[in-house]
Amino acid sequence: MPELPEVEVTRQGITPHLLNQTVSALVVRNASLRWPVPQVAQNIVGQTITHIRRRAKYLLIETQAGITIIHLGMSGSLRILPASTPIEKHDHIDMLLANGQVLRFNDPRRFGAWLWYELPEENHPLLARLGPEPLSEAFNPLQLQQAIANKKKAIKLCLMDNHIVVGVGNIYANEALFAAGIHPQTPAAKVDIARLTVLVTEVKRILALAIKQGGTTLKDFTNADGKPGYFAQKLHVYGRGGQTCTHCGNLLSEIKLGQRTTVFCGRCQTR
DNA sequence: ACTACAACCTGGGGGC
DNA sequence: TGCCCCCAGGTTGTAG
Repeated sequence: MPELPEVEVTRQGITPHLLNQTVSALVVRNASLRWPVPQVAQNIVGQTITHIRRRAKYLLIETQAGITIIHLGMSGSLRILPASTPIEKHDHIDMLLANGQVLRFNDPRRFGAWLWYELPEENHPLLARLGPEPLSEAFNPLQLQQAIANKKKAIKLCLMDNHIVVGVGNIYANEALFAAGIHPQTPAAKVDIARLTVLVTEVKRILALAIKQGGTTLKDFTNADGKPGYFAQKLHVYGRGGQTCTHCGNLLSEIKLGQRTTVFCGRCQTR
């Protein structure tokens, strides 16, 4: 489920339930995630949660002793529930709180991650080399232009490259390129600064709107309270290959780019 | 260094 | 119903 908006919606949902709470136990039913859940993840037990932050699509649950790093992968989700709630299929991890609540991690495909780190998180190998946050000032037309100055690969692949900008996955890359009128296959370095300026604006606008709408619910995304998101109603191209362009009525094209389905309007997205 | 793409998993949907 | 194939929100690791 998660691109940046879905992760941010999750963060906002779990934060009030976790902040200043003490962890009473960590129950790992299935440690086979993207990487094995390490034994040291248990170091959070007895700790009090001081901050819940997000970097790219990683959630960081901070304590004095260290940070739990969570990634939802393709199909992960986090819920806040009473600890007595029955376990369902793919409920792999429970972080039990002293107040009787539980943070429950469910992930059918197990592409997600649950890690523990005791140094400043900017040093963590997974986080150290990430590009700027898309909703920050650090992501701007000049930064983007410099980052892709020598890139021959498609602009869409660059938009989805975590070294260039984080948090833009397949849904929002398709949507932002449509909104900016840029053909997804255009070699990145050939997109002029005027177009890049529009692209940056659209990425920020679309991500912010998706967060406000509670994320995009495609199959089963729900926030920490079990409620769906409503951004799917605003999608112009993603999942609409072969249907008509909402702007010009042209039939939308569908191709593969970097193994990912790419939908665009050949008339509106020129370059 | 850049680019391409296989791999990690499960489940749902379509075709036969 | 059942089987087989393809597809899916992400990211790393490897090979060229």
